[in-house]
Amino acid sequence: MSKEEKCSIVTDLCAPCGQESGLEELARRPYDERSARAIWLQIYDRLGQAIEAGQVAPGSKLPGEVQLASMFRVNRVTMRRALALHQSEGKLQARKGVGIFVRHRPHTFIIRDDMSFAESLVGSSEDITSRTLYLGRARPSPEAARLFGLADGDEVIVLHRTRLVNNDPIYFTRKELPAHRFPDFEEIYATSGSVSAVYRAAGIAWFRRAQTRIRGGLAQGDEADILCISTKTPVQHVTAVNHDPHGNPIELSRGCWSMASVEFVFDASDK
Amino acid sequence: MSKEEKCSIVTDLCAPCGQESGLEELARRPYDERSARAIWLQIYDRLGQAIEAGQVAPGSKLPGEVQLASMFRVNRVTMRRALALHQSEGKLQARKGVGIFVRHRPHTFIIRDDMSFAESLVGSSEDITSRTLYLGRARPSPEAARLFGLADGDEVIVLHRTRLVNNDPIYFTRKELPAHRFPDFEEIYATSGSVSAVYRAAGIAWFRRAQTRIRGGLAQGDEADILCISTKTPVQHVTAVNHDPHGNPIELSRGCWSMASVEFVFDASDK
DNA sequence: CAGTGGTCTAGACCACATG
DNA sequence: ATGTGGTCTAGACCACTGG
Repeated sequence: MSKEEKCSIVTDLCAPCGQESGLEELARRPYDERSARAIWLQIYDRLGQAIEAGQVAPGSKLPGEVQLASMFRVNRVTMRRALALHQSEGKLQARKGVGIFVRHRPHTFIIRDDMSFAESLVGSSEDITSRTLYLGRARPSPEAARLFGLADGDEVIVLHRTRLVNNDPIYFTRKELPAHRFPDFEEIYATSGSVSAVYRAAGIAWFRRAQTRIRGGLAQGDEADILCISTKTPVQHVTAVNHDPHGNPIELSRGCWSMASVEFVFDASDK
Repeated sequence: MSKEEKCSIVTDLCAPCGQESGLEELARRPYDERSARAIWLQIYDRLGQAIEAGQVAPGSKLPGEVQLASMFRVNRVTMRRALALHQSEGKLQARKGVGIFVRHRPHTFIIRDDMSFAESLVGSSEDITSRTLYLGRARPSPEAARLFGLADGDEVIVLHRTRLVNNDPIYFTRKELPAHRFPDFEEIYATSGSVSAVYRAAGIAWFRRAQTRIRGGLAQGDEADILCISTKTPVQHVTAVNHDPHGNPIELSRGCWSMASVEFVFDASDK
């Protein structure tokens, strides 16, 4: 659906060759030669304004790099620098062999520590879906073994999942849970699709976020693939620990966010 | 002091021209041509290993870009891509007209929400200093006016400050405080150098972090200058609100961290 | 002044996705 | 087969820093 929409816009851009695409006017403007600001940064500025102002439609495809370079009267390498910086900021996304696209909406999602992801987005008109990438049992990571106090041979439930907003993946997480506390995890998760439901089935009425750690970094290969961003794009790595009502840890979650699309908010709980 | 040390290392590197600098062995190794990994990424990998392993001393200056490019048998542009990525990650720092330096120590500092910066670093052997960049009174920012409930004409205390670890700036903050609650701010701060001291002098025995917001971004010009990083380097923007014991907001602080050098930890307070 | 990093160009080859 | 973005080269000029 969203892919078809992209395609239709592509034809819109390409069909009437003499058409004004909004970019062409920007490209024609002369550069400030005496400015200390490099040309590629001036191009970057104009592209950003065009995106913000909606002069280039979200989801639409930009002209090819060679054509853009010719429009802006610069070398392709110079053009690429401007484009690359916008990719780092999440406004553009290049797909090899296909083209460069204006990202859906560089929304920044406000994530509150005491809420689940879905709760944080209630009221927004976004279409939120989730996709399970992997579910199985395995030996725990060192941190999980320490956290859960597991002995040699104990296993953990491993769950890899992504969240998509308007079909754009913006977040994915790798969860580990002590297997002995959730004997029927696969079964219940398969029918409910919800980790909370598994908690309840295991007699855990509610849970509490005990610790959250946030660390910035650059997307590695697999992370970039899943989030549909280019490698070396800045991301936020979030590690979270959930406790059951008795204060026992039941979940270790390592998430990865596209940095451009999230803001984390922590309110003091005893407000 | 640290600058002098840098200079001495520079001469160390340059003095005996036939000397092995540790990098030369890495540079001689052949590239994996059939690998999908681009050459500039392979160079990036080797540089990273050399830095991590301490083969190139922290604070020392690398050979010039042209010399590096010739050592690694690639074009200067290719060499620059590898160097630029390490700058983004905070391992290297380029100074125009001077050279490229190995960053002091890409320590990541663990910042806990319920502690001040200095508290978070107790026990570490780092030399922590702070520098006041600006102190004055001004009209409040929109957010500060809303937070403090200020009327038209009310002023705020504005304090800009950086934190240095081993003389490396890693953090700076812009604070706003309601002026009417701290009539003697400048005076007390000048003698104590501490905001907490001003609080106490104003009858505020202790304060509480009421909200923290974290958002990633790329360093703008002034931020990059203060933190001694290149523009477009990833940073963390932190907005914090402090309350007095009665729950009244007394401080709005907007900080900027070099992303590579910090991890934020939030523990549930009612643990 | 010489050396440095920052910018820009013109051309080339490649792997990839699409029709 | 075509066009796309990703990579790489060889050369050039500039602004800045330091001695």
